[in-house]
Amino acid sequence: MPELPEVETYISAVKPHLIGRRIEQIEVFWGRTLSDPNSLVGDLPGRTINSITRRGKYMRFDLGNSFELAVHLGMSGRVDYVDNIEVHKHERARVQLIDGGVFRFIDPRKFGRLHLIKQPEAFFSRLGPEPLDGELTAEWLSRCFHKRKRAIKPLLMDQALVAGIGNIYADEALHRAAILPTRPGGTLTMSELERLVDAIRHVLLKAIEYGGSSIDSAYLGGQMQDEFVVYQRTNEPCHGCGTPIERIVLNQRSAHYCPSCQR
DNA sequence: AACAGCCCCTGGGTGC
DNA sequence: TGCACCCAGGGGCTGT
Repeated sequence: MPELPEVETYISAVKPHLIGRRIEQIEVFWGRTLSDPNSLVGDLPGRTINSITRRGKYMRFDLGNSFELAVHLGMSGRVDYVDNIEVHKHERARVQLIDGGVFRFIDPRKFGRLHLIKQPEAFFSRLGPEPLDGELTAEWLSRCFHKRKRAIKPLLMDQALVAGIGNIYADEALHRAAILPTRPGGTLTMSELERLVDAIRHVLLKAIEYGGSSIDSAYLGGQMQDEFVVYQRTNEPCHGCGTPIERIVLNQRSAHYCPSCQR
C-alpha cells in the first residue's frame, strides 16, 4: 500500500543507479500496465533519465523535452534496479538501460500503472497540494471542506484535495490530530484543521525517516509499520489512553481510531 | 456537484 | 493437504 513515504523511499533507492543513464528499451509483460497501450513507447530508446522526483504518489522520470515516465505503484507495486536479466514472477514491465542494468516494475495485484506523458503539467494538475512543501495549509483545507458532509477520512484520501495520503497515513494523522475519521469535513474547526495539517506532516516525515512501511511484504525493509498508532491495531490499547482501538469500514476501506482520544 | 458503491487483481490468511 | 472463501486497497467509473 504505497503512499507518499513509500514512493519517496523507492525514489531514494533507485535514484543513484538511474540518474544520467540512457534507456535502451522498455519491455511490458502485462499489457494494461501501460495506461495507454498505443503510447509513446517508441519514444523511449535513447532518452536520458535527467531527474526522478515525486508528485503525490507518482514517481516522475524526467526524460527531456517535457517527456516523462510517471509510475504509480497502485497498492502492491514496487520498483528496483538489478543487474541480472531474469524476469521476476510478478514483473509487469522493465526498462533496459544502455551499458547494462534493469529498472523493474513489479506488481502482483496489477493496480499499478506506467504513464508515458508529453504534457506533465496537465497530467499532474488534477492533484492537490503537496503536504510537505508548505503548499498544504489549514486555509486550503477549510476552503475544500466548506459545507461538505462527507467524512473527513475519505476527503483526506482524495488526491485532488491533498496529494499523497492513503489509508494508512489518513488513519495515523487523524489519530494524531484527535479527530474522528467519520467527522463530516465541514464541521472541522480552524484549530482542528491546523492540528490536522501538522499531524499529516508529522506522520509523513516520520514514515520517510523510517524508510516507509512494508505491511504486505518485506520488500521495502522499512520499519514504519512498527510505529503505527492505530492502523491495523484493532482491539489493541491506544497509546494515549489505553482504550481499545476500533475498526470500522468507511467508504469500502478499513478505518482505525481511538473512540476516546478522537472526537 | 457531491457522494456512495462497484470494479479491477492476486497473494495471503482462515476455517473446515 | 486441499479447497473455498474472504480480505487488503488506489483510483477510475457509474448511478443517484
